[in-house]
Amino acid sequence: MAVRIAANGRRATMTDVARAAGVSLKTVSRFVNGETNIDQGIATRIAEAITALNFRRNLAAASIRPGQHSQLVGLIIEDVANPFYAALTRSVELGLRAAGMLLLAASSEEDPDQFCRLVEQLIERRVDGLIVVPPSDPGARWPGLAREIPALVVLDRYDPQIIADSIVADDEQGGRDATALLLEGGSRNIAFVGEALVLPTIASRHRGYLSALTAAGLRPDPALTIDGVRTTDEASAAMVALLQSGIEVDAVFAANNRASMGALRAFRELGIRLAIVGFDDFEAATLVEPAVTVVTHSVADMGRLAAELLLARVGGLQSAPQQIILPAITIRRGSERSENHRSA
Amino acid sequence: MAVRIAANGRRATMTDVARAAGVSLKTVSRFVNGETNIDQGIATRIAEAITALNFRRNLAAASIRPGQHSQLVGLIIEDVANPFYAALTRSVELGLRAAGMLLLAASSEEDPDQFCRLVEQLIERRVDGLIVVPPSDPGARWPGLAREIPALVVLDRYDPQIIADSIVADDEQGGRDATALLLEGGSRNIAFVGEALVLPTIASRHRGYLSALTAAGLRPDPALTIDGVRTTDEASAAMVALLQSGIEVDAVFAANNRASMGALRAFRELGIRLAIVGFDDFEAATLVEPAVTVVTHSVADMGRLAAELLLARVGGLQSAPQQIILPAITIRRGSERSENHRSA
DNA sequence: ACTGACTGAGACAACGTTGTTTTCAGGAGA
DNA sequence: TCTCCTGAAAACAACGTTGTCTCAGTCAGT
Repeated sequence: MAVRIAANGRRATMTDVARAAGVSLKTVSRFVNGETNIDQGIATRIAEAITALNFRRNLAAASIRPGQHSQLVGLIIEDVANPFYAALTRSVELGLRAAGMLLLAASSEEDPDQFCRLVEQLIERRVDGLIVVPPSDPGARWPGLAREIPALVVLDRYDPQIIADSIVADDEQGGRDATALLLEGGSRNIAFVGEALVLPTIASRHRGYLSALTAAGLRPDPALTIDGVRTTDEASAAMVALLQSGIEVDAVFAANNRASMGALRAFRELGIRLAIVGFDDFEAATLVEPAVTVVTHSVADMGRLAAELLLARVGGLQSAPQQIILPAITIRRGSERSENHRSA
Repeated sequence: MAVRIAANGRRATMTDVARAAGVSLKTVSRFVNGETNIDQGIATRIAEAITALNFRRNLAAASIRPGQHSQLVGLIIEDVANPFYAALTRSVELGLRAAGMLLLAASSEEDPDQFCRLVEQLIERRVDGLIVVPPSDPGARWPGLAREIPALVVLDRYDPQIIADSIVADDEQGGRDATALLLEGGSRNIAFVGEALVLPTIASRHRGYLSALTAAGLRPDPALTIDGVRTTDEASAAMVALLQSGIEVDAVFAANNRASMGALRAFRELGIRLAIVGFDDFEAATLVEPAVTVVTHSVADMGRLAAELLLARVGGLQSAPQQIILPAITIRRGSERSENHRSA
């Protein structure tokens, strides 16, 4: 590396600026922090010295004093590469931006150890707060760790053991809506595909699915529930297996975006197309014919609300923990009707 | 909020631990930092005090000493919500994880001001290094700022003015490959759809497109180049407009994932399906019939290499800036052949 | 002209940690 | 017995910043 200011040579500090401007250290601090009681002439000299020395405040040093905020917020999700979490990260970032907060983003990969390690690392970094989507099993240390976090917002999971604000989607209602749409569309043998049922969100969606079936006077067939598929590939393989098993299936409720894409890929591989409704919207939903009807909630709202709540807590809001439930939204695009499709 | 350790009550410091264990502050520091010359009995007492007081090292305080690393790395991309950047973020995170580094992620939205503000904020936070995808116009302040960054890796753009390691994809070759595939597939009137041509990556892909056409003895028609479309919606609208304009088009080279999805959506809206090859792979590529052939580079490699390079620089590597060019990879899936499709 | 309030600026200590220097106890060698 | 050495632990200073306190001027009101 050639000329690189910061690499070897020390950065200028406030002391350097003070010396250059011929004033005291504290006066520079006052200037930098925008305090008003500063003589015009001195202010100018300080400003010039700052430019000349290319001074930049050291925020890490400024924030070690207790009571000082670090202006850092941690976000722990399952995996940034998942479009759902990517969108969430984005909206959280937007919500925090105005407050000048920076986002420390990390992926837990649904691993309790990894998750707790990250939480500890973020606590050591003295983040002002944390927004997390805990793994389905967050590990025994989590409740203790949670109480150490100055401000905590839990997304997508509600755990009465944890003292925190939480924002969840109305998953059960969404599952019910999705299944009802397929029933109205003329399907009777509706399969459920999704991740592990130990995940609270997936479990709720599954409950909604079952309750819609029962409400329609049907008896749910356990063979039609495929759970534990985590990736698009797994979902597609599992769907292919089900469709080739001889069990009668005329529609699919896919419990998340990966499952939806997996199901669509399975249809394509087998050259068929069943009625389908997915949970969570995904960009590809409008790329296939017929376009995929989805039940979803606003990820943008979830991220924005999480950021707002967190900022309020950091700002000192002391009220009891809030639990926000985001409504399920249906976006009809056609794929819920069975008459459009060939059956398996 | 109910019982919340960190909210009001001070956290325990090393001094508290020292007092509780009946040793000096420095001895606790030695213990925490894993130094060896510590009496077994004293070590036990310190360990107990740490557990009892729930002490956690304050990394911000530890890192203010010059020469100390902050263990923080900044990542500035265009937009985390874009699947391409989400995957990049993920692989960078993975590459940094082993080194215990945390990732400060931020989106520039292709805005020079926003970009430079973020860079400054990250410098003030004393990150050990920065991995950035600069906006097409990074602003006049960027070259100066770049020299202040202890370790810098620039992705997706090469700018000789900036002293930094860089990793770019072989965009021109990729554009040439994509276009050649469509020509081999029997198409002659190939449209180009993509973001603004001022973006260096898009410009290179466009150059590749033009050179493949000329190499095949065709004269590129400027009316077939649609640039400046940033979102899937814009791409789809622009494609619809082109296809309805009466200009003859029998294939599309989509210069990024958004453009690909936009083109597919346009096909669906108009009920047609032309030959298509996209740049950048995307999950939905295998959901449509025929599946979409893409030219791409390994995003995982790019992120991993960026993290490795950065860590090496942080570790003190002094060699001349490296420029890494990732090869273009073709994934044939069928959509490049025109015989599969109805023409417009 | 004298008092009191006010204003701008500097001195000092503190934040929580780590590098450096000093102290002290115990043991080996003369 | 005295010195020298070794190693563990303490004391001290430093990192870059901000809060508190103090001090010297200035200016208005009597």
